[in-house]
Amino acid sequence: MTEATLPASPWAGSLRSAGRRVTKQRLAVLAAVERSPHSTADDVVSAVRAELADITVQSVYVVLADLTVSGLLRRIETPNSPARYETRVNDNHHHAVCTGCGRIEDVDCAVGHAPCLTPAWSPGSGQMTIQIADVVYQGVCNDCREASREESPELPELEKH
Amino acid sequence: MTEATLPASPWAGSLRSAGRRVTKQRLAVLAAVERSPHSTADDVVSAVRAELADITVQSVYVVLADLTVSGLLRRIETPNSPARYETRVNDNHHHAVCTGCGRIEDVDCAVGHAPCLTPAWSPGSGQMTIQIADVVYQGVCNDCREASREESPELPELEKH
DNA sequence: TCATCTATTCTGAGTAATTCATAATAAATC
DNA sequence: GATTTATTATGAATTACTCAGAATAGATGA
Repeated sequence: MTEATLPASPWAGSLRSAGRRVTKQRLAVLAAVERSPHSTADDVVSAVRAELADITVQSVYVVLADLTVSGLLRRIETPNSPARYETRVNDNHHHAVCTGCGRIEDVDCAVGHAPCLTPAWSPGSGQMTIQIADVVYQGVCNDCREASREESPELPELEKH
Repeated sequence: MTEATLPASPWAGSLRSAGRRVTKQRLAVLAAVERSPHSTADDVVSAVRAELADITVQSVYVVLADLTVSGLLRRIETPNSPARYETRVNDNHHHAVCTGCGRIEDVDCAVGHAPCLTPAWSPGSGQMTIQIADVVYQGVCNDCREASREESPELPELEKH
């Protein structure tokens, strides 16, 4: 038998390209986030413990932070929620949060590319060289809309924004 | 002398319209946030204590939360920072954060109105009725760009997004 | 294949930001 | 001015996350 170092994983190569060692903790975290996009650190701990029963919360935080700076994970911050992570990193997409149930959906960039990088500065503001534009939509998903329509059959106001 | 209830403040009417009582704590918090937009709760505590020396941190949190749901304040969440508050609520503007120094600038909606409310859903996503779109730009302000150019004279990469 | 080096993880504690339950206080109304 | 109850204060607790130092284990080279 040859060296049974670590299970071959599609993520191993990405880790090595990022100059990171291939560890079972990192592979498990990456697999968990891939399986459940928009997971919180806590979600990841639960998922990973099915495989690595003794992994600590702190280690998951360290791994998540490191994979984020390495570019293998993207960290997203949605209102009134702990940070979430996803493996979909190298495309241009944003997120929509349902204010009813908290579910998060992926949203492709609404307007192509340029407008995200050409903001209109408010009077009195200095200007910046913009590098990233993160959009968080808030709305009501179809399920929650159905549910609320049954109770109070009024259409929700669309807040012009 | 007539009843010296509370100092006349331009905010008193707004509070009453929102169905809220006019208290010196609320007036002081509103004044502080108006004076320093994008203040954190901690900033507000410091500012308000110049006027109300004994106000507690908890009370400031309660007041900020209540004024936010009342629509008198807007709460903004920027990456790696506690929540911030501003009095500019009924217009359409977003925020740009300098990754160097953390300063926050107001940004008017980049593309008018419609695109903010007509996201392109990613394949596999359910759809939502969008009500709000919050955009957080990240970039480098002119001061920080000058400062970094002096050290390492390379132009920062513009991450297409 | 083994020894070494150091990145990575673990252990245990600590912190920042915020929330909660309950008691005291003070706007608003009568 | 008395009453009602929204609001604030008090004190403790919680959530999300970070940090320092010790132990462990990938990766590299002999």
